[in-house]
Amino acid sequence: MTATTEDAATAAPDHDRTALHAPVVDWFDAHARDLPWRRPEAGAWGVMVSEFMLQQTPVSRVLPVYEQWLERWPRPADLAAEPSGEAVRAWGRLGYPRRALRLHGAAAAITERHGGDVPKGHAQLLALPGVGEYTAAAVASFAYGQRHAVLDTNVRRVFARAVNGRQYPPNATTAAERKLARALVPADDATAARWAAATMELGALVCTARTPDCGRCPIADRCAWQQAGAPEYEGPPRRTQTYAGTDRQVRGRLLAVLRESHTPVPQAVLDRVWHEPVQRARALDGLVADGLVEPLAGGEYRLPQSRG
DNA sequence: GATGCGTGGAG
DNA sequence: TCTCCAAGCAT
Repeated sequence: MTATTEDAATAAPDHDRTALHAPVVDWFDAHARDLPWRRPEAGAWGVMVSEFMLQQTPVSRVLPVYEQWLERWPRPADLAAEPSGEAVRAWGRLGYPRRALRLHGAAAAITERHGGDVPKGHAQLLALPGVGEYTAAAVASFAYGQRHAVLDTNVRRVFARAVNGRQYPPNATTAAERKLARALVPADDATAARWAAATMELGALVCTARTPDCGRCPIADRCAWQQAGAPEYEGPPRRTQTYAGTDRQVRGRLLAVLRESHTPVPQAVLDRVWHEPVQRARALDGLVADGLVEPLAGGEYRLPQSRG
């Protein structure tokens, strides 16, 4: 890395590195949403479930599914005892149903390897299916109050603006962003965990992607992007994902039929969801390959029955 | 590092 | 209508 962002982060005097902490954390104390996974009774499992569901999915859509999920499966072992297809069914229309399969797999691993308790170690968390860098740090921080750099899309955007003076962060997370995030983590565990939640919340509620509400931002007076006159993003266009006509749409339709049915579904029924046979077959094969669908003898299909 | 992976709300 | 985007992960 040649450049300036890293050096700026590491070379900054201590009062600069910590200057954002108090206003952001104080703002969080006053304006944080009362979300169920932030309550003490949620526990580490509640935090983990919420993190899986929130991967690429808005809070408003997660809320009802989260409540039902925790009521039905209050501990990892409860989920692990059920067929994986039940997790896929309960996932409903949250999207990216492979997350349901991975959460079921994580519950099984927690039950087998960790005595039924969500592990505390970042490395142990990272080893669970569906847990990447962000989710491991988030669970360790939110559930266990540990000191980690928690870098999600909200935090990346906040830092891009407040520190780097850009409207948006790069398309892919860079080493410079990770280094900056690490340099900005407060020294003590409790404040670090608070900072992680606060920077995410700021990005979600105020420093939003489309129309940031800078008038309500606790650090607007020291925001590099504001000070630079809020210049427009310049960089490679952020790829806009098409959906209509893709395999994703076909997979979604196929799985919707299977979720609704509690008996095996004949091929002929699945054939009605999409007119083009080659794409239809490819989508179904993909679902089977992903473990989201189980083929039966006689051309019938159902949600998977495996218990991990 | 680039892709594929769902779904629906907001502007 | 159409585009953007919403607490990423695995390959």
